[in-house]
Amino acid sequence: MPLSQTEENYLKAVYKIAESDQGSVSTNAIAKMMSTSAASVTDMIKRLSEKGYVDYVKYYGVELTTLGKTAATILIRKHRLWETFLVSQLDFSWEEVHDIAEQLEHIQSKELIERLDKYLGFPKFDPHGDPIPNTEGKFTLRNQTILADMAIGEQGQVIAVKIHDTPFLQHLNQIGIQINTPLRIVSKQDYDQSTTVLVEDSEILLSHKVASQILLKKTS
Amino acid sequence: MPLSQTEENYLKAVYKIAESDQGSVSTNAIAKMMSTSAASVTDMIKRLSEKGYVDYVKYYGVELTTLGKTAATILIRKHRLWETFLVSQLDFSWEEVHDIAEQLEHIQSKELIERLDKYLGFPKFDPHGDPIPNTEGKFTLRNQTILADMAIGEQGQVIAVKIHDTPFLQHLNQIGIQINTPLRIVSKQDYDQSTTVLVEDSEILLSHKVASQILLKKTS
DNA sequence: TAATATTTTTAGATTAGCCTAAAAATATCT
DNA sequence: AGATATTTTTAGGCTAATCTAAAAATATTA
Ligand SMILES: [Mn+2]
Ligand SMILES: [Mn+2]
Ligand SMILES: [Mn+2]
Ligand SMILES: [Mn+2]
Repeated sequence: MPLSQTEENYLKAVYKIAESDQGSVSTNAIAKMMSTSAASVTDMIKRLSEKGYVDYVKYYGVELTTLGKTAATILIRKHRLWETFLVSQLDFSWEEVHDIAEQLEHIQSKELIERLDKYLGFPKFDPHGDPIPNTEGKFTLRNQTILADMAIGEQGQVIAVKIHDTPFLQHLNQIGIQINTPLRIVSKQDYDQSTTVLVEDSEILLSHKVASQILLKKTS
Repeated sequence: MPLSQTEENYLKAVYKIAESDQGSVSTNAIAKMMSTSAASVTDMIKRLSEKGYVDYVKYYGVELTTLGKTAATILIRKHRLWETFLVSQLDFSWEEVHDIAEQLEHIQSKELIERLDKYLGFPKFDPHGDPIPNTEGKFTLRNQTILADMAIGEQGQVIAVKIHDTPFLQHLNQIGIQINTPLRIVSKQDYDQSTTVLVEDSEILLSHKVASQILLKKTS
């Protein structure tokens, strides 16, 4: 019996939460991420536990089993390959593709995703700079620094953004930041943790909120 | 409120049944096409009627409203565009794509389908020779004759097949018939209504079952 | 440690979509 | 026409996924 779309979405949420906050994942965190009630989460987690996708200890939390991790990784692979397709083939821009990929990621066909991967030239990263796991579920790792953590004078190139919602990406479009944009840290304001960066001869002020979502490869 | 996948599938079924057997569509016919119970059909048809997608008269039958026809046509457009994508871009063969397109047709994004259409060069027919409705819902019409109805000596070129299940299409692959195959009617056997056709110097015997599913453009 | 606050689970209800079995309506046949 | 067969609807029930409200467990704070 294949997983329902809903079950898949829960697994992905658990995966994503575990990725940032390590350790076991709380019911409430899942509820927040999925915009649903904690009661619904408890319900679904029980079912996923029955089916062997998560380890679940009442009042303690949830962890993905190997089976669950595999399922989540396949879903992420599909999501990121579809996003890549939408941008590289259909000329969507990076702020338009996430919601469509949320639907496409649930299409069930191993053959389809392998052919799509080949068609796209086995891309390693998606339009937001996120690594695309390969058929075996392996992610390409690379050194990356959060812009907000860089020191004055350091240079780098944007390689990824941590969030993918449309307003944030539109904001980056507006101030002229995209994947591969080279920049240098000009100054950092202690008062509000904002950062001024130099991008192509123009200085841009980035709030901490924004600067902490941008990942760079240092080039200095 | 958008239609659910299930509701979309019912509308498509009604559309397809009305296309062949004209007049209003019976509950039983829908049940057979959807492999579900007549009781479930009655249930769903009531709901679609509430929502204005079908006209429904108890014990008499179902007809699509303009709204319902539009929805069904969009679904068919999506199905056929995706099938075209799978064959022309991802090198699937015609017998592999129907089931995947059954899933892809439910992706909700007007922009996506318009871009896909453009990407594919605004194709007029899908891999099975079925016409793809354009953005306005218009189908390209053309003269076509059922192979089984052609007379001895007549020639033609295969332009479409009426059914799309894998075993039938694999059978056609095996005997060397595909879209655009030119052929001539050599003889017709009264006893079992079978037809012998000439395809590239070799004679092929087609049962009535097969010959009545193949559409040709006459070239003689 | 005891009181209070937060998190999590349970209980009970709702909706979509499906089922089987029985009842009602319509169609067919003698 | 009357009997029989078929089709369609109704009735009642099931599961997945959701919700709100209440209860239980855990965490925090005085
Ligand atoms: Mn999803
Ligand atoms: Mn992405
Ligand atoms: Mn479908
Ligand atoms: Mn087709």
